Amino acid sequence: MSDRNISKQTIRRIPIYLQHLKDLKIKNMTIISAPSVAAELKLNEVQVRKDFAAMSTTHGKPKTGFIINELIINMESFAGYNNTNEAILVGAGSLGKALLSYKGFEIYGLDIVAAFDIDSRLTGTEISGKVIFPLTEINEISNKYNIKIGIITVPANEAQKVCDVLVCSGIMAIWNFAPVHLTVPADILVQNENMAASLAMLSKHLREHIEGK
Amino acid sequence: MSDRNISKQTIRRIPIYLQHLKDLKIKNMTIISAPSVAAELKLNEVQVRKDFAAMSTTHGKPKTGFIINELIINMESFAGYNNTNEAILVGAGSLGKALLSYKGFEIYGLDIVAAFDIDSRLTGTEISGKVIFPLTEINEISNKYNIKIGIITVPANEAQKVCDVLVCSGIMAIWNFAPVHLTVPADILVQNENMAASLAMLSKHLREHIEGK
DNA sequence: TAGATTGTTAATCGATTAACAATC
DNA sequence: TAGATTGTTAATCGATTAACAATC
Repeated sequence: MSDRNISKQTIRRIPIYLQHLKDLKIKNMTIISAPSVAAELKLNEVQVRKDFAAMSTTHGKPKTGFIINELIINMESFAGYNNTNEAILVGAGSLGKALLSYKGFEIYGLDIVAAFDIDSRLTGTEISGKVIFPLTEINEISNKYNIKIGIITVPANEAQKVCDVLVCSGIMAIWNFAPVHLTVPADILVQNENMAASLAMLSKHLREHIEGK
Repeated sequence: MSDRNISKQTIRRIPIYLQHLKDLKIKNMTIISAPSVAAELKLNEVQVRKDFAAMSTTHGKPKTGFIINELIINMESFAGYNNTNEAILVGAGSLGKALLSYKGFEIYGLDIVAAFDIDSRLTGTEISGKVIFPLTEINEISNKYNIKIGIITVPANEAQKVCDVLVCSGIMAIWNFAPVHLTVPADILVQNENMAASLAMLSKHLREHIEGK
């Protein structure tokens, strides 16, 4: 099942589907049709149908729809929410601190176990119960706990350097919050969380709106 | 210039270009070619050429390239970093608090001036000097300061309700951190910051990596 | 002139949406 | 049977990449 070809965009829609399907389950519903989900989430009908077909182990039934429980289980498995993923975070500046103290990642199976920073005034201190270590200990700690996810929250000009260290210490996936392109070996995933890009979209819209009047 | 058709993806690349161009400027360079930027940022050569051509007011010169200063000014204007955008934030939970105390948005021209929460234990308190008001005052405050950007950091099942309130009070662009689709009038922009989607991509990659062995 | 770089048209790619037959 | 819904093929769309002539 895991090697079915599911598009990136479908994977990205999983959290939104799950949100909705779990709501339905709480209301004691057991079956749901793709068109009704599409209407509720304001998505295209065919898109939802295709997404469901791609991720459901059994076929949907014409005229009735898909089994909610099964969709939930399959989607959670595709998104990997059922296995806990431990991560380390590099860069305990204001964004790093924010992520360390954010509780919301738990429901997605992410657990940040340690943080690292170059600033010796920060190392040794704790944020939300997570100790900040010096950068030099990345290798030791990530190996000890067999960490596979690295979160980068350092300034843009440090990001590649940190990225290289993470890759060397066996990290397989990087969540990058710095607004730079990171170069990594082919089997490592870089997932960019580009807030600067979102801000650019927001202010472009505002500029056009104001000029348009 | 502002109504040239620039693709969404080009806008999203602006922060990365700016980062690099400003670095070059600090090194006292005045001219740069698209291929050299492409090589440095690991982007496709044609993509950079097209992006530059779309955003530069004057043409690039064959054999030499583009004027760095001009690119910077034009890109900043497209991304709207030169005008300060004031925003309000709704939902002072852990993610909301994190964003309130994050200093990094300033360089992109974003200024969060107030926060709102439904929880009466939070209202009246301050986070990083920003007062938290009750939800009922959104309309009054956003009108008073003519706020155009709303940031939503409430739980998914509250997000649409909050969104409606923001739209009613004259907000033109919404930065949505809740993993739901928001329905808004056609002239309002919703920019989704879907961290759950990123986490889904990360764990899918890890699962495949582990299964692949 | 030779060669690097720009600007632009055409080909390709991934994803979305439309159309429609198959099914319960 | 009639009609809603699934599954799937074809058309469309936006963005990326390849190819190549124009320019300095």
